[in-house]
Amino acid sequence: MRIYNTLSGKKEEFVPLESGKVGMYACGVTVYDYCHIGHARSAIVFDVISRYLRYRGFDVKFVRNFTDIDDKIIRRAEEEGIAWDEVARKYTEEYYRDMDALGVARADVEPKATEHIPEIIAMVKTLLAKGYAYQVDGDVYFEVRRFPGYGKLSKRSMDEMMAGARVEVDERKRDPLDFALWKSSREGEPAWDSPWGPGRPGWHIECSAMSIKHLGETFDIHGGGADLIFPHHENEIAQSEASTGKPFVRYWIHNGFITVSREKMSKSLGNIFTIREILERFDPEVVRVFLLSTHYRSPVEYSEEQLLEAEVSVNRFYSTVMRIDGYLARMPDRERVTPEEAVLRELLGGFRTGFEEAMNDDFNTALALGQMFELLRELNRYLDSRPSGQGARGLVKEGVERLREAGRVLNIFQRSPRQWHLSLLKTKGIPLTEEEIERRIAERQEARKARDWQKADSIRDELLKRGIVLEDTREGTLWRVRVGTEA
RNA sequence: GGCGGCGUACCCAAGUGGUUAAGGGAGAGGUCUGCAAAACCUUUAUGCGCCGGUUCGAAUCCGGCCGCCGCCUCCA
Repeated sequence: MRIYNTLSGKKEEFVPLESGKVGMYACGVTVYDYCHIGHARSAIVFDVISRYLRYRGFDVKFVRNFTDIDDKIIRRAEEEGIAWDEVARKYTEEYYRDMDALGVARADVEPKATEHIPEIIAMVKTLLAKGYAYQVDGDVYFEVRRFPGYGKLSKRSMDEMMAGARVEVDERKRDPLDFALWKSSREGEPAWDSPWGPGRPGWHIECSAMSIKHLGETFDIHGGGADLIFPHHENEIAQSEASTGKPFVRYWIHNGFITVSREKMSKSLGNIFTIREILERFDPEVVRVFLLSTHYRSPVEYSEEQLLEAEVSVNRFYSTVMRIDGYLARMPDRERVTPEEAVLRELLGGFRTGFEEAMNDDFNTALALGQMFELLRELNRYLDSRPSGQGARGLVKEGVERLREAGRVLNIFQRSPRQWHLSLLKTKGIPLTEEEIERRIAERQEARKARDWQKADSIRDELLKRGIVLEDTREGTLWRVRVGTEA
């Protein structure tokens, strides 16, 4: 398995610290607002990585934190007129609502900064004792120049950073790039007792303290959005390695951004799409497929058109499963072998390997999805050739099972066609129940029996107008929700 | 200004030295169908931003140019 390591700037063979085990840490969110699609991407990327590592048999310990104390939270609390910890509690809940909907699994450990104050204080003490930090009034700063490797992740020298930086001059800092390990709190702000007076942790220190506590001083994978490379992860490396004297992380993984009109989606540009508003119009599985259709390190342009295309893709899977279910239910037992069988067998034989090769190559989900659609097409081709018997049944079932197995890693394709369509009815706000649709289909069947094509077609048109597409098959009339841009 | 990345068909997108450049969407034609829909088939890049170079051979490596983006400031 090869992973692109931001630290080395290339793909490297993945060798965990301890054979068969993987410790991984992903930077979570600061809980002060609703999550947007960019947070969703990061969460889904590391969700899939952890799922794939487990699929490959690794014993994975996955840690993803919540930053629940921070200046932004304090500011938000003032705006909303509620306590800071209430803000954190509220947006943690909202985070779970969005991420659960998107099928992002809980991490094994989900530590919060406020629950690790002793560990943070201990680390700051160590850094002071080792001479990597200094105290000014009630603040403690990390002295960047004391750490020789500073800049190795973001690949910049300190002089380069100084040249272009518009760093606010804080007279109390020995160097403008020094960053806060501990910040003194003003009257009324949340504060914890410390050897330096009442205060709160700086942003970067929590991730160092929590990852080391839960994964050890050196661990395998650390990740997050590409915008965390500098300064967040650079600072984490400095603090951690200065404090422990050991290498901090073996593989740094960073996901690319979501863009809108080719620009990075960000609060300051005001071009944010929240997960919530997207899920009002698209099924979560559609969002996952949309995001996983592009390699995790590449930028993804947010586009409703592309989401609609992803919707068509997902529908293609469920339509095929629906077709297979109907086909198998009425398939004769008489063995009928067709020439297409050989092609399907060959594709099926190499599918798992192909999927793993794609995922082994720096988690190439886009390629993996391509292979899944290739198999899907071959399954349809096979059915078109109208095979029958136990052999055919086994082959078709194996095909679906392979797709579902690969789908489990990406956490897509796990529902029944019925669940998919019922969910679409809800998402698209179609005020029809399954029973009502079935009743109309039965009425239409009567008309069709009587060869009253006009009436049959009018029922079909009426349903179509309401977003329901009917498909007459040998196995009866099936319904599905209209997807994509079809109108 | 410094550093990093990207540019593959109408759209999205995989591919980083060697069989016919994956896959999805859209369009066109066809098979099937009462008609549709779905599915399948054919079709849409002798070419991968442009110009050179290395090589028996390059989308893939090297150099230059053009265009776009990100980081250097909170940010997934």
